[in-house]
Amino acid sequence: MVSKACSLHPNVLSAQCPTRQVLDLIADKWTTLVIYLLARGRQRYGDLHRQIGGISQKMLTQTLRKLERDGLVARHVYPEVPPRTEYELTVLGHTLIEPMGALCTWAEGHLAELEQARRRYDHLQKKASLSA
Amino acid sequence: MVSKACSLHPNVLSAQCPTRQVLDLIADKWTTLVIYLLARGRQRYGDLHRQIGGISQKMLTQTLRKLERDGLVARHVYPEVPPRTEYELTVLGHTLIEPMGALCTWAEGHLAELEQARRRYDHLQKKASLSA
DNA sequence: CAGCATCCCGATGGATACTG
DNA sequence: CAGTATCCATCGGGATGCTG
Repeated sequence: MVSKACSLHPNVLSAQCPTRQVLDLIADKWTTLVIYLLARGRQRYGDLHRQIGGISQKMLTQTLRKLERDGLVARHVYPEVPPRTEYELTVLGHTLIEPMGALCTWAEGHLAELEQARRRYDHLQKKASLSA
Repeated sequence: MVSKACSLHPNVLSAQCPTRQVLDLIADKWTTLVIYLLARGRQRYGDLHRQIGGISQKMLTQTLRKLERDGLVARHVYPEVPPRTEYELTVLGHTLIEPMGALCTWAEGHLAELEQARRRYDHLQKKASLSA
C-alpha cells in the first residue's frame, strides 16, 4: 500500500499488482504459522505437524509445497528408511520475516483497540435491532 | 512473527494470537484494496465500487462493514435523497498503512525472485513428470 | 444511490484410507 | 515417516432482483 509501483500504475486493483501476490501468499490460515515456525530453524515434517496441531496432512503438505515453489522454503529429503524430510527458510524466506514482524507488532499494539471497537460496534448493533 | 507476545506464549498457533486476528483482517481479496483506496482520502460507496471494478456490491458492503466493526473505517451516512454514504480511514486505520506498506515494499523488491523461483520449480516438475 | 435478501455454484479444506 | 488419493461437507462469493 502507498507503494511506488502501485501508485504509478492504475492497476493496483488488478491481480498483477505485487500486493496481490504477497497477500495471496500469506493470506491463508497456515502459511504464516509455518513461516513463523521455520524462522526458528530447520525442522522436520512431523515436528511441524505436531506443533501446529490443528492442521491436516493435506494442508501442511500443500502449504509447504507452495512455499517451496515460491522459493521461500527449501526442502531436504534424506533417502533413508524410514524417510526423513527437513524444511528450512531460504535466504529469500528470511527477508519476509521482518515485514511480517512489523504487521505482527502492529497487531499486538492495536489489538486492544480493535477488540474494543468490535465490542462497541456489536453493542450498538444489538441496541438497534432491539429497538426495531 | 518473531514477535514478543507470540514468542512468550506457546499458543502462537491458536486463534487467540494477535497475528491470526490481523491476518484474518487483511487476508481476503478486497480488504487491502479498500484500505489502499481509502488511504487516499474519504470516498463514496459508488466511487469505491467503480474503482475496484471487479467487486460485487455484496463483497464491498461486507468488507466495509467488517472494517467499520474493527474500527479501521468510519462510515458517514447523509440523510439525503438520493442517499450518500462516505467512508474514510479512522486514526487507527491510518496506523495500519505503514506496516502494510512494508509488506508491499517487500513484494515489489522480491517479486522477480519469487517469479523466477516459480518458473524454476514448475520447470523441474515438468521434467520430472516427463521422465516418469 | 446505497444497500439487503436470495439463490447457487465452485473452491477450500477436513477426514479417512492407502503407499513407498 | 512422509507423504498421496479420494470423498464429501462447508462456505466464500458472484449474479440477480428488490427497496428506502
